[in-house]
Amino acid sequence: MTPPETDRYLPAEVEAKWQRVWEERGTNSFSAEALHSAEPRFYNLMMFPYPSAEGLHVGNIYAFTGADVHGRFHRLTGKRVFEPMGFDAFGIHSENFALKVGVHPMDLIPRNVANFARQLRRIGGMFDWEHSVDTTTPEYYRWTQWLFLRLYHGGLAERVEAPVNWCPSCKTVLANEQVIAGLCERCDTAVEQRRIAQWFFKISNYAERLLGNLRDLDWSETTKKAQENWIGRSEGASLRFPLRDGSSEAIEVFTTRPDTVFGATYMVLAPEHPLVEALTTEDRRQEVSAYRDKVSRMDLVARKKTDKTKTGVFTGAFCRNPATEKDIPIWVADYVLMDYGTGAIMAVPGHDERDFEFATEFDLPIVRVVAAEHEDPVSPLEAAYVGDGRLVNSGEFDGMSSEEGKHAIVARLSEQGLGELQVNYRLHDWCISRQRYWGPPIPIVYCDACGPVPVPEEELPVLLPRVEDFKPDDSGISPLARVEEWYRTSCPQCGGAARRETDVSDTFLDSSWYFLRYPSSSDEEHAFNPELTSRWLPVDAYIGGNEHAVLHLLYSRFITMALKDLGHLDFEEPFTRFRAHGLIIREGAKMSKSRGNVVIPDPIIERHGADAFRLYLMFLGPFEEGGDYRDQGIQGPFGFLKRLWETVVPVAELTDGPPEAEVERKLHQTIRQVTEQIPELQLNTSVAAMMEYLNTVRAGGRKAARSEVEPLVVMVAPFCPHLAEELWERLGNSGTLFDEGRWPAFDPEKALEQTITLAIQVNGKVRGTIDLPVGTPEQTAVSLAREEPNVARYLKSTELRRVIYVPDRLLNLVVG
RNA sequence: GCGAAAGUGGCGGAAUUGGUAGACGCGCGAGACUUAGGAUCUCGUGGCCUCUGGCCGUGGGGGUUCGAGUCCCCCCUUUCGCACCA
Repeated sequence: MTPPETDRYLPAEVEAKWQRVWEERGTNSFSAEALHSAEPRFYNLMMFPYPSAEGLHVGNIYAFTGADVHGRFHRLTGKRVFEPMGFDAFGIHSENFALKVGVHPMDLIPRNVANFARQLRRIGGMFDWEHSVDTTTPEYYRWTQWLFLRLYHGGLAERVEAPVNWCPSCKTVLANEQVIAGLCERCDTAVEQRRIAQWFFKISNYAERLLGNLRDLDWSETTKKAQENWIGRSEGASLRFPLRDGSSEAIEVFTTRPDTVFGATYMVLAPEHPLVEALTTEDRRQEVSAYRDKVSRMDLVARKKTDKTKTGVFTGAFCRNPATEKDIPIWVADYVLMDYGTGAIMAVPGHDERDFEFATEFDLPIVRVVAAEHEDPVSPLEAAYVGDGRLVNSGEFDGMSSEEGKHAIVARLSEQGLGELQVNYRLHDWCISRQRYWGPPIPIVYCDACGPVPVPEEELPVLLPRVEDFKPDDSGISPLARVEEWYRTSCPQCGGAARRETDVSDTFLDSSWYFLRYPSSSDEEHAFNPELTSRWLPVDAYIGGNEHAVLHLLYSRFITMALKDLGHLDFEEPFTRFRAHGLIIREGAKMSKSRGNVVIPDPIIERHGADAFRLYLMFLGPFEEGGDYRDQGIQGPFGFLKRLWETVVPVAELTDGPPEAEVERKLHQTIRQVTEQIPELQLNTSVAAMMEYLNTVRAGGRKAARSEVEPLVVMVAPFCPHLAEELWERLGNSGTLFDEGRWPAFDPEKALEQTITLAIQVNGKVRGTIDLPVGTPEQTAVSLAREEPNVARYLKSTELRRVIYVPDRLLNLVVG
């Protein structure tokens, strides 16, 4: 029987209706008072998007839906869930796109933001639009600038002239982490080196804390590992090799293998090392200069290639190995990097592969100082031996293990003032200067008399002027440097003529604190209101992409720590729990515009509804791993919703009274599974469980009881909020489904099976099954199993040797 | 090269963590209904065989165990990070 026209499931109507109702009732937003008093609170955060011109893509929707399901679940269990959304709209993406289409970003961005907001409403996220942020508004970046000043006054921001990564295509400076294998993260252009004075945040001061705190964070392991690797702690020693020229100077090196110092037969400096100039002897000068020139012209890609033959030149100078007290030659080679350690190494060719390769190439002495088992001091070295062993050819330290040797040797050198234990980190300071237009101006003024002077906080924001010609050029100078009427100003200290900083700050700075702003989005006195901040932060659950595992997440942690130390926060880790979602591919292939295989959400929502789309996205694979979007796949979840609708909507036909026993058992099993799995983001299996349950309810065309379907409507609600609200209302309820903590409770007693199917194995192979009451004792099970004809066949004329009984699961009869 | 994760039907993916492999869904097949459908409903669906039953089967090879997708060893493949880090 086809239902009357008005009772068909028409997702478009249902969804439009509930989106309107939510808006009218303010279902998803907190009032100012509510925000101050909400209890128990749950801050459900997801990484805010960059509002591109193309609009939301499935990747965004996937991430937001997973996070929204999670947030809605917590709300249904009675928590007050704050789920804000905003826009990360500054930065080079927007700027380049604006240049490409010839629309000013100040016009373009609001359009994109409006379009994103429309699409975000359409997918039914529980976003609190009363507490949104847009990083490009002066109301927001005023506080980004404030943040810069706080760090500046706290001694955590400094201006340094440093070699920087310059992308000739984007015409901008890149942070080290934005250089991927020597290529620009955005455009894959080879990156060059330039020297510019830049503002740096001293994140390296926090390396140890950033690393140490990781242990106690409830984060995806992969993300923690990525941060750990990025911070790159290594233990070793700092050793000094005195110069032979009689001066008191020494070359400092960092090594993780001080135990091999007796094998250091030469020294290598990075070509950029400041001592190279002074050390190089006259007769070597020409060659050394030529080599340094060649290296400096090399782009970072070529420089970092590891498979090329080692190159280098001898400087003519020598220094003394503090262990052997022998003079060793000083070379310059590009395999030593200026930005790691001290830019100089002691080369131990016997026990380091790179040094071995170099020594072989240039015929430098190779000495064995570590012997593995079955080796002796004179065993030839065919290749570098990098493992541990006993020290040899190491004077009084001979015979020690590598580990003992490390400590003993450093202890000895330390007595002579020539070394000490040291920890080194790979993490560099964070360069926040960008020679671009589309970002918050760095609030500094340069005065001839006073030098760099911070803009007083009461003068913030330093407004980004509307400039029609914002195209970067080869000069490497910010477009703002061409706007004289803007950069000319007076010194806040002496009142004399001064010039504004014309660089803007890195987008990662905007996003390093946005989660602090959401609850206080309308506070004009504070970046983040102290009371609201202590109520809502740290964030309870954060969901986002692993592509931000090191950049955004590490910077946010650093900023939070710094703000704590500066007395602005009382916690130092911003995100209690973080989970990275997986990536969506389509029909087995990566989605990309160039392939033309991107999923366009709008037509799907029109045809099947946002609810079905959400449900399908959550169903197609484990949320933390992602999955394969197959166009036909939505049919399953869509059909499920339709059947759910058709089961519930003829409300008058629902029977009263308790659920039928069989159905009730399945119901409680389902509630248990879904209740346990949603917080763990095992969303695909939760959906499968609900499908199974509906199949049980409808099995053989049976009539459903109201008490059987009502809990299912609630369980479906996190995934399909519109449909759930509609069914909830049609079941005779008023108000929103989401306000009263309506999540169904499960009764473990009722979830228990009464009979089970026991698998009967003979010698480990299943030969039959028998149905038994739960908890059947072994003896009974064995005798019933013996009666099973097919089992009996295998027991004939053999001896029963052993019985393995796993109650309610399996019986294995071992014969032979 | 280093590190991490993962390899299960035609496909996406399940599997109480050592206990009946393939839940749920897509697709496919058969049937029902319909004047028609890419609509709906029911049943079936890992492969093979001598088909009331049996054999094989979770990338490959070995091992532990009464029992292995799950644990151990070796190998192969894929994906994602990192990459001369001293």
